[in-house]
Amino acid sequence: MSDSRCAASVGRPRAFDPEVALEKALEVFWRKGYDGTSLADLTEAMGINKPSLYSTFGNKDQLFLKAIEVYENRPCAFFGPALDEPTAHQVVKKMLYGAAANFADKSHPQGCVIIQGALSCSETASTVKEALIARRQEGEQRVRDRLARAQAEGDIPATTNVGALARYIGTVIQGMAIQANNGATSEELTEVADLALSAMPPIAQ
Amino acid sequence: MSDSRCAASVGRPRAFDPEVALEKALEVFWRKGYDGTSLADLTEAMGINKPSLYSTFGNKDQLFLKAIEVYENRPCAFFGPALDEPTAHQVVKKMLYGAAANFADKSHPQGCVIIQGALSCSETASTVKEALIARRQEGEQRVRDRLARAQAEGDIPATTNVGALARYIGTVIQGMAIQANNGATSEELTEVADLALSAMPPIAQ
DNA sequence: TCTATTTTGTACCGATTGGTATTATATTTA
DNA sequence: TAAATATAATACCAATCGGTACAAAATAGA
Repeated sequence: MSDSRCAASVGRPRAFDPEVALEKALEVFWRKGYDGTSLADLTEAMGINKPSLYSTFGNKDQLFLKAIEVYENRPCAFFGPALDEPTAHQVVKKMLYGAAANFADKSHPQGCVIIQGALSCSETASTVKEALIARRQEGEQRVRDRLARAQAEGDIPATTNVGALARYIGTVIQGMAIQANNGATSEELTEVADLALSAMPPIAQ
Repeated sequence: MSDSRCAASVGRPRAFDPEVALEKALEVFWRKGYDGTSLADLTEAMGINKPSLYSTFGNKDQLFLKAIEVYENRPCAFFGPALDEPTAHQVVKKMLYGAAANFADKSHPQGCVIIQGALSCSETASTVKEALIARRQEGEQRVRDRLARAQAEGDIPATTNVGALARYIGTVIQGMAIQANNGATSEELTEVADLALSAMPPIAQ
């Protein structure tokens, strides 16, 4: 019943911080992908040995899923906060600029682990692959819902196909992740974001 | 000196067609990525055994590189032919529509092996990863060169930043590959292409 | 101090990884 | 028919894969 990530009061105390170890695991999965990451890679980066990893996080699959949960809740995450902007244009602008700044940030691996963590992969990775597809589609759904709200608020024209627009925005963000992997800078990605923004419908009167 | 893929006149004749085997290998790499593909996957799909694979194609790396060469020269490849269109608008339109039709085509794996074959990967795959990055950048360069020509021909305004525009088009195409992996249909991708096209600069007078 | 409890480190598990040595087989040339 | 040549199939290699059994070590409570 108790959370496996919560240290017990009795018994030998845990010698590592699960939160820190999880961030280290995320860094490896982000850079190498699920298939490209071995348990040896993980234990070395996390500074723990395999039995500690398994008793604390389950197995490789579960560790990956917990790591991407950390990814989505990072303080520098840009996706969720962008949806809170007051207008559709501001939402999309903040989202694309956020992707441009974040994906090319050299303080962590380039791109986005949700997009590139298990794209083309082995059958072993199919569980996490499906999980990542679901997350991407959920993200797109949230954009679509936000655009529909903007449409109801008269923020974008009633004639706009919000499903197609949300998919387009998702496409650009996903492409920007590849670009970041190609070595594109934040400045270059911001230029891409500006061009992408020019496809937005005019502000409804 | 002789091409390893060319059967010799003397000795036991080869029992398989290297071209067909290469297409089978491509199919596997395309679907599973470099890291996710094992030699067992390859030999099973290609219908040959490991010594035949190694004597004919070198090793896993070289087989992958030969497979993506096949990919780029397929009859249904859309990238190169699109560049031959007479105007910049037609070039970009044919390219984006081609990606929409091709990436979601169910007669082969979804997306693009150049984009997703070795994105986040192990150190073992770093050679092919770098090769794929180079191919993507080369593709973008070809688009940039074509747009610069169009600009010289008065096809798009002199004020247009062709570097940024080429990068934007590359970004959309790369994003469409992810979308196809998400399960997007050709129709949905065509809607994305139409929105992307609206970012094109007006035709210069 | 003794016991119960939990985590640690090491050593190990069978299966699979990419790659190869070796032998049998099928062909052309002499 | 005999030799030369090249491919096929099998069996094998060390290394690594994800995962675990087990015993030593470190704590809390009695």
